[in-house]
Amino acid sequence: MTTSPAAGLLVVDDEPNIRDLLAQTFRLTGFTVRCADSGVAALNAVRAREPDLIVLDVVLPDLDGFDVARTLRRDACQVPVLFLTARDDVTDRVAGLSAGADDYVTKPFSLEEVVLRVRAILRRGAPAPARAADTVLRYADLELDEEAHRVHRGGRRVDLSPTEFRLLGYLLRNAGRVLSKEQILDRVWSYGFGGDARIVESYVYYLRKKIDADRPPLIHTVRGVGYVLRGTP
Amino acid sequence: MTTSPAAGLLVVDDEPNIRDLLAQTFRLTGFTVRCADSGVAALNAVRAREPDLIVLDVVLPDLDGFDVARTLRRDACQVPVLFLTARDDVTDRVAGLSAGADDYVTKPFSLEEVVLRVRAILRRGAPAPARAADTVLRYADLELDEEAHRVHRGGRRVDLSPTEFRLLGYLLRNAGRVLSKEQILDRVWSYGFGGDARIVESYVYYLRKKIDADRPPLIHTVRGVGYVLRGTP
DNA sequence: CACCAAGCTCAAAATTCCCTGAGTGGCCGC
DNA sequence: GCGGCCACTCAGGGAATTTTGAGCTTGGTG
Repeated sequence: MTTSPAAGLLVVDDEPNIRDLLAQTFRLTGFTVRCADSGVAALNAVRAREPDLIVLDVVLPDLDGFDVARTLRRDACQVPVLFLTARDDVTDRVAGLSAGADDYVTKPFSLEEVVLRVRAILRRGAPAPARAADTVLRYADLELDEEAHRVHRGGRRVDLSPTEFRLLGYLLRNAGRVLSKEQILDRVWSYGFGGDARIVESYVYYLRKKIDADRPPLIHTVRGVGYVLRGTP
Repeated sequence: MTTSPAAGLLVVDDEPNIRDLLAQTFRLTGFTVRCADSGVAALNAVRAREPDLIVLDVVLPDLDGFDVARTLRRDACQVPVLFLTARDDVTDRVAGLSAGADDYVTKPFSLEEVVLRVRAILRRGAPAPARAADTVLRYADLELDEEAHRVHRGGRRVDLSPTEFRLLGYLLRNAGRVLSKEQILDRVWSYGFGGDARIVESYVYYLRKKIDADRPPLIHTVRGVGYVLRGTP
């Protein structure tokens, strides 16, 4: 039972769609969220009240994301930053910055991915004992370690591709709850992914082969509704 | 026992039929409802008094549903939104989520379905302990878990198809009250369903076989009137 | 009682949905 | 560049579900 008083995030992006999507997602995940739509607004927001983490788009109308980060650091502000950046753009510059407490995610991202990164960063700051428990999701004899990015079923290692890993993580975090293919698509795949929901079927199939092959199955189909992870059919 | 003071909904749709249908349904379900027939009217209504949830049609005469949602979010209004959208448009989904939709239902929908979604969204905002109780409907030794989408009779698992599930849910939420076949049809099947009410007989038959087979029956026929779920004939 | 309406049962057609596997193209490492 | 893994697409077979229809039973009523 983590009793931390809900970490405060600041989401900075000038595209309202992305900003709202992130804010909404983080709120539902249990964070307290404030937003800003420009570099200056972000700096003001941080001065008004320092968040525990900033989700910061690199491309902003006034200052760019790096400027914002630099300014904060110059003011001896240590808030960790998660950058949002275009894939091809300036990966090396980000890589330089992200050596410290920071990290980055390339657009377009999936919500699972961003939430995972945010929680990873926040964990780093937390005391060691708080970690071990928090970083491993368990259900029956299934274990998924978010930090180590590893999965075991019945003690046996299972190798998953990134998408498979995100999918399993999402199922696991909602164990016992039936999730529709659309819900899964919206959460595990990148926003803006055009394909239809049948791809979820394919991935469920892959996961089953890797995880449910030789043991009592954990991933169940609820026909006409969606998929669940749970012990009994 | 939930003692919340009746959540307030705002229903936004320009088709009077649909709007009234929803408003009526939600009122009978125990919500407080206001309506709006355009995007501008919706925004005004929200400003006048913020509802706990908005049921928002995507297609509106002035602003579209996404615009409305975006505008609200820009004003730091976090009211959850349930979108009503046409089946086919795939891009709707992404746009809707980006605009901060919490969920969506495709037209034509059944009222059971919409009510279920609304309650699911409102639950999310509630503290965890309030959930477990709220998500399970009970009557005698019959249990229906909306979230896990499971049903037990006398501790024994029962598998139901989606329609059977909605039907039982409706009966259960109106336990002790006789429901006519027409009522059931209007509520459990999609509005606009052309077939006749005899299909309800078929489904009651299926349900009885699965639920009332080897125990004192709970589903009773009131000849010339309809069906009830209750302990005594 | 005899009739009719209402309800029940069940089979089978129609439809929808899911699983599977094969195929394509892209990316990364060698 | 080449080969292999990964992400994604697509479509067919098959299963579950929904719907229809037809015959049969039951209960109420005159």
